[in-house]
Amino acid sequence: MNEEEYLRTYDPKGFESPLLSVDAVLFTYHEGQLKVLLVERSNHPDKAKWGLPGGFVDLGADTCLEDTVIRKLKEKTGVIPPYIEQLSTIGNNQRDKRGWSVTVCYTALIARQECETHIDSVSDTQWVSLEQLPSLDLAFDHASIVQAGRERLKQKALYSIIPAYSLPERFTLSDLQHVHEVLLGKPIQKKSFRRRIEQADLLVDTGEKRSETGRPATLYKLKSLAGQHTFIRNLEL
Amino acid sequence: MNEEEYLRTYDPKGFESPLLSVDAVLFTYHEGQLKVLLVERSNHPDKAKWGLPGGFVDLGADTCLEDTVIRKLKEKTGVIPPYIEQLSTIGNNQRDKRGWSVTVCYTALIARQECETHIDSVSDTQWVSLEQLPSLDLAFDHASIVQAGRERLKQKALYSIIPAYSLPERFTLSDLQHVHEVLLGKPIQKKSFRRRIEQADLLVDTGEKRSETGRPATLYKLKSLAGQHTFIRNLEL
DNA sequence: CTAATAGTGTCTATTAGACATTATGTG
DNA sequence: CACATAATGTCTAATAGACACTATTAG
Repeated sequence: MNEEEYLRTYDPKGFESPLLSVDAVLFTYHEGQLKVLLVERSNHPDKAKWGLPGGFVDLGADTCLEDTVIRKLKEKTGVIPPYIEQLSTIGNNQRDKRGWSVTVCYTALIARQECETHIDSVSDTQWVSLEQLPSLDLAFDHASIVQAGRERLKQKALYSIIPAYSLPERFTLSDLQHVHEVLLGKPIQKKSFRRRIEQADLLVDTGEKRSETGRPATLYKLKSLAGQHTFIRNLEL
Repeated sequence: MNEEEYLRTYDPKGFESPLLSVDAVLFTYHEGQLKVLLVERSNHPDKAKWGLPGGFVDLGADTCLEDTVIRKLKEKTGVIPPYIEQLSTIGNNQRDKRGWSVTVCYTALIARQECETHIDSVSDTQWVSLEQLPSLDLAFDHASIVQAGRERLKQKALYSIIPAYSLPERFTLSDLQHVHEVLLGKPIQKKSFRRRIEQADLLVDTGEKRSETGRPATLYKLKSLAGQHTFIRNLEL
């Protein structure tokens, strides 16, 4: 049999295959805390439990896995997050009551303001701070996936400016430092933090200031390639 | 409908789902070069082309994705590599002629000696150096997966001693430095390299020496947790 | 002895940590 | 003015790069 013939007679349902889904851990930074987007499940299994936004590949609509995760996130937030990265793929025969199941997991970041109106308008979607997460009984193994996403982001905080994508487009250096501190779980020397960002030339001064109490702070924007920069020396853990 | 009823009537073939496979990029270091294990495909599609070792999840035999990749690697090499790490998952509707296809990719390392006899005894499996890889027309998108695996390993060479797993259990510091140099594509200062490994206390002196020409070199083994160590400062790229 | 490779000494450059100091806004 | 927060100056400590040097084998 040649390849042409093989393809003509190929039956995609010829043998059993694991269930395949895509899930996203979407983080934002708001009110001094890191928060994750959760969705109330409307279908079995684990119906009515809270879980990660995600779902199945739509073979017609999606051309690749990233299409799937973007489609799902846009459904829930109304927008496409500025940062999306594949986290890991988890597959085994215990995580889903239906049997062998594989989920391709992504981590994403967004400013809360970007999707505030969309999320406030529905009751089945909410931001949950990582501190109150342990008190929730999440669907499937989603609690451990959130944990893995957080660990990954913590690593990024040590050697990149990626956490900035969890802030609004314009932010202060203090804002950014706070996100990093929450991720690392320890304070950072202000001077060290500013020095490395300044040296790497990752931000643009918008000229604007934000004044709350005390001296007004300069508002910065990320330069376009800032997310790709990695410092050769890490912050201490 | 409650969950019990849902599960009882659940049909896993109810809707179309992508083809799911697992592939491994198994590297070794031999004769001054980094080599990757390739397998000649015995089935359509891309029959008779060379590609990565891999295959489908066996829902009965495998309990998780790592089981699948270990099973496949053991089939081809006779042994379980000492280092296996998930690389990334690639899924789209173009990479496989049969349609929407997802592959969960792993990077693995092994000493060539560990599987020499097993591989030499079969004709459908061979080590190919990364230099001669561009001249081969690999199956599917496997060429780019090898490239991604190599990039990942290059990053690891900057901040870990993971590349040591591509060497025999006992190796010299010069061996190890050479692997890193091949991965980085540039020479490393001998003193810098030795200093950081010594300071991190990652190796055990076996007491043995290996003598070829010149002064005999000390043979070392990895300490058990050596692979988990990350240096806080990277080598320069 | 020479050749070859293993291994060390030591200086410089870079960059993060620590922490004091100055700057700029509000009331 | 006091207060609060932003931003900077400057010293130290840690560690990679550069490169010269010494050590140990074979012949």
